[in-house]
Amino acid sequence: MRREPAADLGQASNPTDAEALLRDYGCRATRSRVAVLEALLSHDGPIGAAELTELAQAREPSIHEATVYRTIGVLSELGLVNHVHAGHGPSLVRLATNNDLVAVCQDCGKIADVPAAAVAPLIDAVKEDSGFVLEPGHFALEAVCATCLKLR
Amino acid sequence: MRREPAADLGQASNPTDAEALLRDYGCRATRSRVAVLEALLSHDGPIGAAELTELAQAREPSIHEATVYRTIGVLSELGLVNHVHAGHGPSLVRLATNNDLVAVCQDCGKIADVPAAAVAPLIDAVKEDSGFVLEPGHFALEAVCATCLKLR
DNA sequence: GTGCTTGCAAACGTTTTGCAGACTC
DNA sequence: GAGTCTGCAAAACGTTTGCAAGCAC
Repeated sequence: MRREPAADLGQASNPTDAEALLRDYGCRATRSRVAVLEALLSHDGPIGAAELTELAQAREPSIHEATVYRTIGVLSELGLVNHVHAGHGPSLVRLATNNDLVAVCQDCGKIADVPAAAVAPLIDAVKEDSGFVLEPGHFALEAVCATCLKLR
Repeated sequence: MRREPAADLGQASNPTDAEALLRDYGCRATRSRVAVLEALLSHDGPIGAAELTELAQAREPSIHEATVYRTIGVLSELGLVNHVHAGHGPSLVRLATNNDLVAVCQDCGKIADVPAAAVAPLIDAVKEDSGFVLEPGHFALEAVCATCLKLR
């Protein structure tokens, strides 16, 4: 069922491309799915399910929260998006275009990108040490941003 | 409010020490708190709130789930324990005796310890790159263990 | 027309909260 | 005795599910 992400996923910001992308992945291009994928393509960086629902509803008002969750599940199975678990809060969704990690500030929720290259040594060390293979796209690094650090 | 963990926390596995530890941290040593801390001290590695409640109830049957959560909060503020957020599932609790990370298998839930030293380069890289200071004790590394990897 | 998808509503599991009574210091 | 802590019950939170109607192919 899983496919490699389309090479041009990052450029598919043209709204009409969302529909084509879904079809290309052998998936029914319903209004709801197109709206969710468009919202995701037009948004920069990871996004929570609630916010994604709002963005999708701006395009397709009748879309329901449960449908957004189901769509995320479908897109995730297709390999188009990743869930990112971010500590206390709700989990985030993002396009599977890059392998960067996400760092989330525990105090203000600000998000920073961590280049995949910075994590490669850790991945190797863990694999050698315990045989576990990390899934870097699926978890967030909990942190404190520079601004909040000063306020502590 | 926060204090450094007592240097001998790791050795305080004698049940009566839990009470002394709480007093030492300027905290009321109630039956419930002693039971939770004893359970935590006698358990090896991270533990979920539900399992911790069971262990605590073995010592103090009337203890309530909500009290366990409140106690975790208190111990956490004192710097005695860390919450560890572990992806989909419930979060884990563990003694703040070491700075090792936890890797959790997404398929079977198995837990592996990742030495703090393996994460140090990542911490430095992130700090340099974005100014975010990672809190390595607070998140789990999502992974797939060697056994489950073969089954995929 | 077939069968996958949707909206709705209700359930889920974990965690948090408000309250009155019980307990520690 | 003062003030914190507890058990209980109920709510909150994000997420998932069952169902019948609706839609894409």
